[in-house]
Amino acid sequence: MFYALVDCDNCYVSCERVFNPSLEGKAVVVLSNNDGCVVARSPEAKALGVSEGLPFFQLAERFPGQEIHALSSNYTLYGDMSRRVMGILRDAVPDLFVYSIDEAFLTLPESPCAPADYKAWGEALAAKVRRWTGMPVSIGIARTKTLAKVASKYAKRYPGYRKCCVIQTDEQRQKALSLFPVGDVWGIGRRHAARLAAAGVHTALDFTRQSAATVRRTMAVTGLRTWRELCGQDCISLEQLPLKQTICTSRSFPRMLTSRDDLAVAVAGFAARCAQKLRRQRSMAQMVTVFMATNPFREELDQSSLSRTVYLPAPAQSDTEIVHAAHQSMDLCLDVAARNALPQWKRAGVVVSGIVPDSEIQTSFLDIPPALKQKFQRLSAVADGINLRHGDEALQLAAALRPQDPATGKALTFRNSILHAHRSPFYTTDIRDIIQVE
DNA sequence: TCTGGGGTCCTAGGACCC
DNA sequence: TCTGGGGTCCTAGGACCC
Repeated sequence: MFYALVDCDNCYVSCERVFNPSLEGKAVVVLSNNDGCVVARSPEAKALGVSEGLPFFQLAERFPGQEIHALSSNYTLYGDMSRRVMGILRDAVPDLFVYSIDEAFLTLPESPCAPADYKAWGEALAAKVRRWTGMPVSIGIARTKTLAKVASKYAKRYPGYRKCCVIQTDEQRQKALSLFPVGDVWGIGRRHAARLAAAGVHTALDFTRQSAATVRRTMAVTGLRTWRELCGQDCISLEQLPLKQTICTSRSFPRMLTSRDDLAVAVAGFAARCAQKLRRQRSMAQMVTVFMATNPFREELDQSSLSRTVYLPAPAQSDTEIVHAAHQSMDLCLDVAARNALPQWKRAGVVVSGIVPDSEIQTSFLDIPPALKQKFQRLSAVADGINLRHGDEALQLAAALRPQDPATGKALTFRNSILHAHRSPFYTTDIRDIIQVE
């Protein structure tokens, strides 16, 4: 059995370059929400030494005189480009697992292409994705998913591989691992890498030469799984992922919030989004948690971090029920906070948990009356239908709207209050933004 | 002035039960 | 005077991923 890992090169930057080719060859970064920090970098930006997570406001200070193009994130565009790439991959193999917005694992069938042909097959697939979507992808092929990840890094780093690297023989495996820093291995993070370095383990090959008992003792079963995978034993399974066990929606605020009303608008928006995600995976939640925190970087201000959980009388998935519970949780937090002066909140979020499939719900006499419950369900279903056709923001709860934006006089959602000062157009999803060729 | 937003899994320790 | 042992469940915290 062989796996192929297909990974988009610098995904967000590449999406931007497809529609703005003048960015090719230049240092480009993409920023997080509110233009907070760097989340994606072009190779040129990496070469300059721009690190991931660098706060945007430090970019100019750290790199004076350098031309670095900074773009706000445009997740609508990246999500759409991702769907196009995954569609091509889905046509190429019977078994595809989409691991993230920019990565997918393919299980390679024995036919029509034997292992000897994998290299040519991978090169052709990468070329096809590039030609059809404009996205550059790198492909790694090996007997385990962790080794396929290693191979894809080589395919990405060295143009000589022509976008596809195959680790097939044991000799190739040892050679690849001997040149691979252990901290770059999938599943080994900074903490473990530092500890391993102190023990004289620097490359992935060094790591495989530790005894299984040592790895089990110092890195637990997850570390042992990574060790086995690097040794060539296929043991990480990604098959049918069950329902998500927790669903979270949270954001930092463009400015700090101190009033209950402002917080309630934001929390309602987060809760409604959680409810929508619940319905999308056909599930219900039994608990709703709200958390809020002050800005840890403003050390001179009072710091506070609170969270409270409310148990629902019965599993729920409607906007109405989830938002109501979230407001209860929020008020429990504020009861605690209000004993002192209210802090300045910089970030908040809603987590729904205790998730069960919506097909297996038992009725409970503790729940709201069945007729009312059905009404809420129908209302959410109608809203989902409208939002599917007209975009996520077309119809939403009044609770998630600020009465009025003083500047424009218009009602304002939390989401469109997020800053995106340098966002590119919605080239592929908004008719008004389609590129015109003259 | 300005510092992201999701998730997963594992483990240890305490509460509780019989 | 002498004061068990085994199991489950829950939670918090740590580590990881993209």
